[in-house]
Amino acid sequence: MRGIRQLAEHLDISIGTVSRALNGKPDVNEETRKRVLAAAEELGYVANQSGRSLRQGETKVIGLMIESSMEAVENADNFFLGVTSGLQSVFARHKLDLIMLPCPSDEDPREYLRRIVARRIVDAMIISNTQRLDRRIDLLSRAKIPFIAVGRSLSPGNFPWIDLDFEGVAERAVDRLVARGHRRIAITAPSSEVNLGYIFLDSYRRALARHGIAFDPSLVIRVKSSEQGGYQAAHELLLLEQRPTAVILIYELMAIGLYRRLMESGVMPGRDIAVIGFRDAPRARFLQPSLSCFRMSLYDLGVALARALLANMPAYRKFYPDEGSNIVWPLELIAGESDAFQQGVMA
Amino acid sequence: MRGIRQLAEHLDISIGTVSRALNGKPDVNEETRKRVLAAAEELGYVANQSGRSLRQGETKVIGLMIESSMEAVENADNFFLGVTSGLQSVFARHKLDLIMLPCPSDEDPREYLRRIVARRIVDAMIISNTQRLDRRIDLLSRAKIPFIAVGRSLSPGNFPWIDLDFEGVAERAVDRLVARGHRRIAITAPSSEVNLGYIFLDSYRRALARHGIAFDPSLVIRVKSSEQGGYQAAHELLLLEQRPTAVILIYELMAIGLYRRLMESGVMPGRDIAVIGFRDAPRARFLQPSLSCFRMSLYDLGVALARALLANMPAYRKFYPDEGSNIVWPLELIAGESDAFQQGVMA
DNA sequence: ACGCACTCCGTAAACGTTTACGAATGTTGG
DNA sequence: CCAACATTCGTAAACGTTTACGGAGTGCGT
Repeated sequence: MRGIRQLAEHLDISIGTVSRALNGKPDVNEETRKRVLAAAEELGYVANQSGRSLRQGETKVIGLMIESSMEAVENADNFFLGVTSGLQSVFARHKLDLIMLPCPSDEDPREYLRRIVARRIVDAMIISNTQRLDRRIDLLSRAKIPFIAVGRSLSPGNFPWIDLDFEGVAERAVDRLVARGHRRIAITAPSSEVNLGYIFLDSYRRALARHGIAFDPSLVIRVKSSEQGGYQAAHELLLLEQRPTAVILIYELMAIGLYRRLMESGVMPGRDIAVIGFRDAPRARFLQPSLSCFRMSLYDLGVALARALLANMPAYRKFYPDEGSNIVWPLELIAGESDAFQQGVMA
Repeated sequence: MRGIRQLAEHLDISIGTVSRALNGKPDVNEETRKRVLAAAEELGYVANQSGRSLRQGETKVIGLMIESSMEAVENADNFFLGVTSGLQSVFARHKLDLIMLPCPSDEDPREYLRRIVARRIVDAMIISNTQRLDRRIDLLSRAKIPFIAVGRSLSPGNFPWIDLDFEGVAERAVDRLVARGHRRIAITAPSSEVNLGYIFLDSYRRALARHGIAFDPSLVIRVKSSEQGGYQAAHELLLLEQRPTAVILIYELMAIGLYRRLMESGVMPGRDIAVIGFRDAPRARFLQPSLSCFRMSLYDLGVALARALLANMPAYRKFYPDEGSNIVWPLELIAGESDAFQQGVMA
């Protein structure tokens, strides 16, 4: 089946009517609509997207830009694959398709994004891994492409974003550890310019201050957010002349490497040191002793993300009138055994 | 910048010339070409993809269909993210873009694929997770969309595919274990209809036969190819009245769960049972004792995959004249400690 | 019998691009 | 000086679709 023209000829109907029938327009006889739909089904006709996009000025495609760096591969963190289900469940209602756009690691992310949006392959974008100052944001703002960022940024201007509640997590982690008698609480921070690191650290400092604990820069461990990073972090912790009694991880997978390194030195998480992880991940779910961490539903996050994005697209705003543009996503504390170690008892 | 028309007006040149200049066509004065390119750069003009695709009948986009099921998320196996780099390095040379198409878990994969290809969003497809009989293959064949499958299938007709050397792996694993005195060698197989399971098992049976070892169905453990599957597999192994002395895993991540379950029962891999894994994965790289497994480069696989696909696209065949259509990808054995256990010595 | 409203459908323009064709100009050779 | 050719560019058609517009037919009220 070539195009709508052949379908129309086959039915001996004008292409205009065929188009209207297929698109559910009102001014077409129900009888003919049935015929058209039947014929389309039979001949396997589906409208050519290029023609449609050209005419309508929209593609019905939403892009999700992701990293495909070696680091991302090594981490094997399927965060966005998990979010995908939630996204699609919302998009499907509007006949929108989701595509994932892996930015080549040797290409500038902004340049890659520019190519994609300028070619008008997508109607809207979801960007992730937001940097502290992210030049993709002004690009998208200027190009007037609807978008939403997963992760806040200091880039100027108002723009829609959704972000995990790093403040809340850091704060509650500190509170919990302090309540158990800890005063020397280490924290990991990403070595990159990704914005969440700053947010996490700031909240950690504020929480410490609230408890009257002096901030000690040597307790901030800057490592890559990965399993190896966790190993490295434990290594550095063990080298400190005055060891912390607790550590907060910004990335759950770090726990795996951290556990390994600690155990190599005979330090048992939960018994000799308290550990609180950030997220709940399948891979960290079976650690022994079980990891205390903060959990959320990737699916629900995807749903909220999709809704917030659509609320910022003129054509879809009406469906999501009450949706906010800036969402802080809460996480639920899952108590495990890894932070059972109480400092007051031991000291 | 709206379109090529505005750019042409701005330059006071016809749109035909502008188009030719931008596309590197020969019949345009080098002087004007420079002017056009400069103006395009300045005004940020990039050709609208819909218009171009419509005219040229091609989109310059290659689709990679992936699963976004909960199971895929849980596994957190970034196989395709790793392959992506290799793919893009080849595609970039032809100005082709790669998009990943996550099939919603509640949608029939074939129907999803039909929608995508019928809308002509992509010029070619890469499909993965090939089933034993995969109806996507006849769909693509009939639609005459160039494609390649990652994984063989019994679906009728010749079609391009690339696949890991499951035969070789199973064969060499058996040989290696037999050489170390093992006679009761268990093997894991996927519980789903994915084709690689059959290939793997067949080769295992042939290798056993070659060594004069009778095939024992109770040694085939059908579990999900995941960390949990590994745990489950170990559990079932331990329940067998006559325990195997060695086990071959079809999926590297199973090793993690398998180790855990074995150790819970005081069975130490490499000392009390020999374990050989399939692939080398970041997550399995730090197991103690180290896992003997088969390794390959995801990047190189991506390169080969891209080349094989392009060789099957009329417009690009000339660049890859010697490329085969069916590729069995070799893996290299990485000897670790997990299969150090020798049966002859102990018995 | 007439006008009006309503239903249904055909016509044709438009979306932004590429490209076949030919026109205009300059260049060369005889 | 003319033919032949090369270079450069403009013109217009075409890709497949949607949709504004209007026309044809029907039914209804007056």
